Parts: sequence; structure tokens; C-alpha cells
Amino acid sequence: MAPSSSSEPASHSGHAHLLANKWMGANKLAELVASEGLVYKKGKFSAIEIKQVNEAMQNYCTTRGLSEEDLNQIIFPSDEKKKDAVFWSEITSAVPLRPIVAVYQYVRRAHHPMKQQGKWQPEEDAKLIQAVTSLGQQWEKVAQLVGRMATDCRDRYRNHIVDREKRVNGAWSTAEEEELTRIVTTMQQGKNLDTDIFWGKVSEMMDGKRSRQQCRIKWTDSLSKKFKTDGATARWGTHDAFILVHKIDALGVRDDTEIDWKSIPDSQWNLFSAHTVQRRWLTMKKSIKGFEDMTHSEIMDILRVKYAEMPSYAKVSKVAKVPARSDEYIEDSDNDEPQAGSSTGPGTLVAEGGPDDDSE
DNA sequence: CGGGTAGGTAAGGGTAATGTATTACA
DNA sequence: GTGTAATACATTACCCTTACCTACCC
Repeated sequence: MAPSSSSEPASHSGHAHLLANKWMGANKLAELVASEGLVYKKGKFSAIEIKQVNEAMQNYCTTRGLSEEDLNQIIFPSDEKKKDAVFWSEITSAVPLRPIVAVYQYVRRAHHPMKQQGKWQPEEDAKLIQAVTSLGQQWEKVAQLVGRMATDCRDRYRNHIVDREKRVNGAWSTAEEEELTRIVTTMQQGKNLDTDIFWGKVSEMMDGKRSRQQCRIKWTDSLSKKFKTDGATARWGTHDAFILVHKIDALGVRDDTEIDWKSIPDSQWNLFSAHTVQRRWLTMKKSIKGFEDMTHSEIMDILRVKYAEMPSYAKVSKVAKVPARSDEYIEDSDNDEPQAGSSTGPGTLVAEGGPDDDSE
């Protein structure tokens, strides 16, 4: 495929066009990342991106005199197969680093008529169980019977219905914690990254007593920390707040929804999970009076002053003594994350240069 | 016909919002 | 000791990506 061009990486606009027009799956994307340095974005849509998408749709409608109903027909065509490639490409162009598939999925989710209906009622669970019993895991059909989005039915089923009789709630016993630690650490052996942990499997190995979500949260937010410190409890301190504020400051994002929390911890500071760190940020933010009406940079201005100095007495935050991966020490050649400048932002950028991996 | 692909569903993997129990501390 | 704010621990709705399937096109 046309490696012709020059020695320079393909132009950005060329990539933007590809992303907005070609329906590429994961493999295809990975291939382009490797072969011609394609850069694209993954992860949650930031507030800014959501706004851009909405404006693009609004614009699409007004320039063509389309009604709300027409728009709905485009997003969810009734039976006829009128593919509206123009629509999806145009909307995708509003968020340059996103592949068309991601935008397509996002918009269909966000505008689904049955979206967001809050807590599940017992009657709904009953309908769900009934539907799955008769139809099997055909979620689109099940959704019709239950009155919830297919994906929500699937989630409810796998997270709360399966093994429901065995499910245990409340605080974890020491035995359970030990069991989970054993399972997770065993699974990690021979794996390269902790992303190789399959929480559905873990839940099964716990004999269904705890759901995949319970297992995952318990491990990432609590047990992994204890494991790293050999049982010592590490509490969040001012020095941690200091580090966090300055890390976020260094990102230079326009809005905190653009922060990729997974990228915050590093080899020196990694006791707290991305989830925990994100929550700490929220707490700090909320402690500022009137934060609701402030922009991200205004909030940063205040926090920067508040945490201007590293508390001198503070012991440096403990660093994991157990390297993330078995006994091999991870060198961490200093990140060279392809932080493609500030223009990008939010979620994770996927680019050439594979960071990782070591392997053997 | 046969490979390629657009457009859809299912499965896999994860986070955000919120509630509740503990702990720190004035 | 007491009230309250911060933090730890739980719960679950909600979200995004990848795998897979199928009708359709050249």
C-alpha cells in the first residue's frame, strides 16, 4: 500500500480523511499505526469532543433543513438500508483524531431513545431473566422485551444476574482478600502486563462469590496497593496532592475531561490507582469554593498556588517495592510517550513507536 | 464466483457517579 | 468525648473497544 510518497510520514490531513471515511477495525488501525505512523485517539469522549460532535450534527441538520425526526432516522434507520455515509463522515470530521467507527458507536449510544434509565427494578430483572431464558444471549431482541438498551441488558445480566444466589456483598473477609490476591498474582505470572487479567475469569475462579466488577475494583483500588507495600497502609497525603497537581498542570489540558488518568501514575509514584487518583482530583477541585463556575485553568491557578511547595517534612511517597512484574526490574526507559503536543488531549493517543514491551 | 468491506451485533474490558463506613482532627 | 470533614471501601450504572457476523459490492 503506497508507501511511495516520501520519507516523511503521511500528511496529517491524509490521515484525518482516512479516519473520517474509512471504516477500519482494530487490526486495520494497528496496521496503519505501525506502517505509516497513524495517530488516533481512544478512550472516553471528552466534554469538548462531545460538544464538537453535537455542533456538527446540529449543523448538518440546519444546512439541510432536517428535523429532529429526520436526524433520528439517520442515526437509527428503520428498515430500509439507507446508508448515510456522508453524515457519519461529516460528523467524524468534527473530531479529527477519532476513527469513524468510534464516532458511530458513540453517537448511537448517546442518542438512543432508551438510554439512561437509572436503577434496575426487580420487575425489570424478572423480565430480563425471562427474556434471556427464552431467547438466549441475543441482546438486541432481549432489549425489545425489557425496554432497555441491549448493552445495558447485557451488563445487568453479566454483572448482577449470573451467579446471583452465590453473590456476596459487603466488606471482604481476609480469606477472600487472600484468595483474590493469589488468583490475580498467579494469573500475572507469565503475562506481560496486568492488562492481561480477565476479570470475568477471576470472578469465576472466586466461585462466583464476587462479581467481575467487585474483583477488579477491590484489586486495583485496594489490594494491589497493599501488595506493593507489603501490607503497609499508605494514605493519601499532601505530598501526593502536590505531585498530582503538578502532574496535571504539566499536561496542559483545556479541561479535566481531557485527562487520561491511566497515564498519571509513573514508576516513581504509583501506589494509587488511576481511579483513586481521579477521585482525589475531584475532591481537591470540590474544595475550591465556586469551582462549578470556574474553568479548568482558573482551578489550576488556585491549586498551583495552594500547592506551591512540596511539603518539606513529607517523606517521599513510598514507591512500590515490588516491581509490577515478577522479579524482573523494569527499567522504564523514561517515557517517551508520544505526547503529540498539546493539541491532543484526552484519551489515549495511539501512535507508532511502540512503547513497550519488552517481552523477551 | 470470491475476496473485500460497510454496517451491524455480541463479547471483552473498563470507568464514573454515588453511597456508606472509618478515620483524622479541630 | 463530639461533631464534621476527609478518606477508604463498596456498589452499580454507564461507557468504549475489539471480535465476529452478514449482506452487499466490485
